[in-house]
Amino acid sequence: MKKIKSCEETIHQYIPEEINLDSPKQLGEFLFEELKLPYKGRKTATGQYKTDSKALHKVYDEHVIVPLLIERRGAVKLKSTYVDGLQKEIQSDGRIHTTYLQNFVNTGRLSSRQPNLQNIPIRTEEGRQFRKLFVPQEGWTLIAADYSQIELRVMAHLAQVKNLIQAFKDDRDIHTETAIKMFNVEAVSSEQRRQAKIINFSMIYGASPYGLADNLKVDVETAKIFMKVYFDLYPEIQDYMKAKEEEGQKYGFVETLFGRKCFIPLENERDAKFSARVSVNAPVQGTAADMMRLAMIRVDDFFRKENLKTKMLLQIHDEIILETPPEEKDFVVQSLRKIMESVYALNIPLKVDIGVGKNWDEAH
DNA sequence: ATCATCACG
DNA sequence: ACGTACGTGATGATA
Repeated sequence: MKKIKSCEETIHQYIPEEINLDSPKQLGEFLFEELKLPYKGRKTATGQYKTDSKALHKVYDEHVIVPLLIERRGAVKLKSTYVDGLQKEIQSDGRIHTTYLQNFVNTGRLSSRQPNLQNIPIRTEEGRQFRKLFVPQEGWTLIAADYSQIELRVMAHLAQVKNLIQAFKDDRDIHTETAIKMFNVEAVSSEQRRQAKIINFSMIYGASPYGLADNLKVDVETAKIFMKVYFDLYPEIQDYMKAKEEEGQKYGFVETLFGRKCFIPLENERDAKFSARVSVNAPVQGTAADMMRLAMIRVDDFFRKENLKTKMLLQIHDEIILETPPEEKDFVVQSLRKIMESVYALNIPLKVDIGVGKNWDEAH
């Protein structure tokens, strides 16, 4: 990674070599005390200046090195975690084998470690290149099958949200649909869709007007208005949130659609509001996790019954990655969609997007 | 061992 | 008065 070196050359014209750029403490003190960049916002829990990406973007134009520090951070992350980190994990069979913990996450999701293969980069073009390194065995094809908007569908089902259910039945773009109705327009701008998307996700997490304001980068009053309009559009979500908050508080757990209990942290950690958010989110995340587990079992049963060589390789919460030999490809793709979409009948259709390719990036 | 940061759904 | 989204794991620095 030449990028790291070239960033550092310029950075060190302004920051002495003795400062460790990997030390947030040293970097923060130099930026905000020596260079006297204006510091806005809160410090960390231990009283240090924050130097994370968000904090650096606040002073982006204050000094030529700031953009370079951000760029260097990104490159260092990719190198340490994904270039060097994953290289160490290659086994003698030429593959990387993760460990899935099946009974660790409260909501019922799997967790992946040593190494974590559920956080391979995708959001930046540069990071995404790593996905090209994940390939099937010689001559085979990689398949990626992911549930489209599964958590929002589950929420619409659990809360029986009339307008959401209809939109999913009509196979509409759900964020655009939300924006059309919230902003009362016929054509939605990309900014309006982006905002609607953030609001939809925020609801799954049980966000407060404050959290929403922070995310949308609007003031709290505006966020409150957004929430009111949202709840007018999807009133059942508000009722659902209230019901789950009370349930979690009363029993100490909430349940997924299949009756699996998710325990709510009541005493200790953080505050009552945190418990309330978990009570709202856990049935949604947990039901989606249950459905994915069930789907994986059905897929495995199917492969055995049909004597197929196709193998499941990875699960990333709402997605599975498989490798398939050429003679099985079409049959598997067609069958996968059927199995996954019919795994459990909600009041809403399930939608599965499937891609194929010679590597993980292409299959997406 | 904990913190700060950042990668993912 | 305060702080503010859910669920994770890996890394390097620091204590």
